[in-house]
Amino acid sequence: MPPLGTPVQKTPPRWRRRAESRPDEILDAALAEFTERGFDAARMEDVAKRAGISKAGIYLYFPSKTALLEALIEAKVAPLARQAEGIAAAGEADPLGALRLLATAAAYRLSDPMVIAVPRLVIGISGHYPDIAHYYRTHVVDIARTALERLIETAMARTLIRRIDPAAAVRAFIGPLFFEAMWTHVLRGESAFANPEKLIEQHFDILLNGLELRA
Amino acid sequence: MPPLGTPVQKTPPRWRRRAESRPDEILDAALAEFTERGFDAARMEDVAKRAGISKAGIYLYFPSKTALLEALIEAKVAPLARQAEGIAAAGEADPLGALRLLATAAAYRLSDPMVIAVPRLVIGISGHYPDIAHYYRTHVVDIARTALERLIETAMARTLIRRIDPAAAVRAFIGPLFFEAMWTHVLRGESAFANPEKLIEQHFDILLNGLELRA
DNA sequence: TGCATATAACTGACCGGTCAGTTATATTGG
DNA sequence: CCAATATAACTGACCGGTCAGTTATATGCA
Repeated sequence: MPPLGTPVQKTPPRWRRRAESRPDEILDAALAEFTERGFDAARMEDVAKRAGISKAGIYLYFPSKTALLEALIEAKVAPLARQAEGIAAAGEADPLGALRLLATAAAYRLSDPMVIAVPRLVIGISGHYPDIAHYYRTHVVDIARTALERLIETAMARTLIRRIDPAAAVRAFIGPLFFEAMWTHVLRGESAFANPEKLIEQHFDILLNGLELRA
Repeated sequence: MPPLGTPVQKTPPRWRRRAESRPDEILDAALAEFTERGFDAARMEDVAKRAGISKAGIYLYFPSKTALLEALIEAKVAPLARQAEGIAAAGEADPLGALRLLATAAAYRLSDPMVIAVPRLVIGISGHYPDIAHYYRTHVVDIARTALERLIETAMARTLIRRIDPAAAVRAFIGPLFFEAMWTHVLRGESAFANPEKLIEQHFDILLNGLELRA
C-alpha cells in the first residue's frame, strides 16, 4: 500500500461496462469478419477481438453465431427494405420518378461492399441454414419486392407504362443491378457502380425504351 | 471348412477397381453434398460415403477439397459457357435469333438446381477462396459474357437493335434471369422457371420493346 | 490353362489442429 | 456490498488430410 500523499498510480481499468454500445460494436465486427472469411469460416474469437471484447462476451448479448447473422440482417439490410417501402409509398403521385429514385438508391446501396455482403452471406449458407434464408426473404426481399410491384402496378393503372406482368417488370428492374453487384463484389470485375448516375441512366434507357430501333 | 462338393460360397469382393468411373462419381457426390450443406460445412467423409468409396480414396483422384470444387466448375458449368460461345459464333447470321436461343438455353440451365448450385457455391466462398472466384470468372463468366457481347455488337452493326453500351445490354439480358434463379433456388420463391417459354417471351418483350407506351 | 508375382486401387485408423459454446472467476460501479 | 459485466481457461466434438497396410486385378511364365 502506498504511503499517504504518494500519487496513486492511476492504472486505467482493464475493461469498462458499456452494455449499451456493445451490441452494435459486435455486429460491426461480425459483419466485417463474415464478409472477409465467409460465415462458416469466420471465427467467433476473431469477431470478439475485432469488437474489443472477449469471445464469451459476445454470448452475453447474442445466443449463437447464427443469431448474430440474423441480427445483422435486421440491423443492416431490413431498414433498407423498409426505406424502399417508404419511397414507394410516397411516390404514388409520381410512380416513374419514384422508380428512378428507388433504382438510384439501390445502386448506391449495392455498391457498398458492407451492404452487399449480407445477401452474399445468405446465398452462401441458404443450403444448410434454411431458416436464415427464410428470415431474409420475409424481412427483406418480400418487402422490397412487394413495394416495387405495387409501384409498377400504379404506373400501369395510370397508363404511364405498358400493361405487362408485374413480376416480369420487377425482374427487369432489379435483375441487372443485382447482377452487376455480384459481378463487382464476387468476381471483382470492373464495376459500373463507379459511376452510379450513368449506370442508372443506361438502365432506365433500356428498361423504358428497349433495345429495338424506334421507327 | 465346407466339405468337398459343397459349392464354394462366392462372397463378392468388398470393393472393385473402377478407376475410370470413380472421378465422375466423386464429382457427382461432391456436388450433391456441397449443394445440401454448403462447401465449408460439407464433410469429405460424407462425399466419400455418397460416392461409395472411402475418404482416403477421394484423395487418390483429387488432391484437396478445393480441387474438387474447381473440378466441379470445369465439369459442370464450363461446358455450358463454351456451348454459349458456340451458339453465339454460329449465330452471326441471325444475331437476334441466336440471342433468343441463348436466353432459352440459359433459362433451362438456370432452372436446374444442380447447375445453379455451382455459382451459388462460388458466391458463398469467394471471400475466403479468391482463387476459386477467379477461376470461375475466367473459365465461365468471362467466356459467356464475351460471346454475348460480341453477338450484341453484331446485332448493332447490322442495325437490328439500337446503339447502346454493350455492357449495359449484357446486364439487361442476363440480369433478370440470374435474379430469378437466385430467387428460385436460394429463397425458394414461386419460380417463373416453371414455364420457361413464357419467361423468355416476357423477358424479350421487355428487353426489346421496353416498358414505355408505344405511340 | 493355372499358378506366381507385381502393382494399382482401396481402406481403416489415426493425428494435429480448430472452434462454438461453457464455466469458474475477476472486476466494475452504483 | 452485490449485481451486472467481463474474461481466461477449458471442453467436447468435429474434420481435412495422411499413412501403413490390404485387396483386387493385370501380367508374366510354366
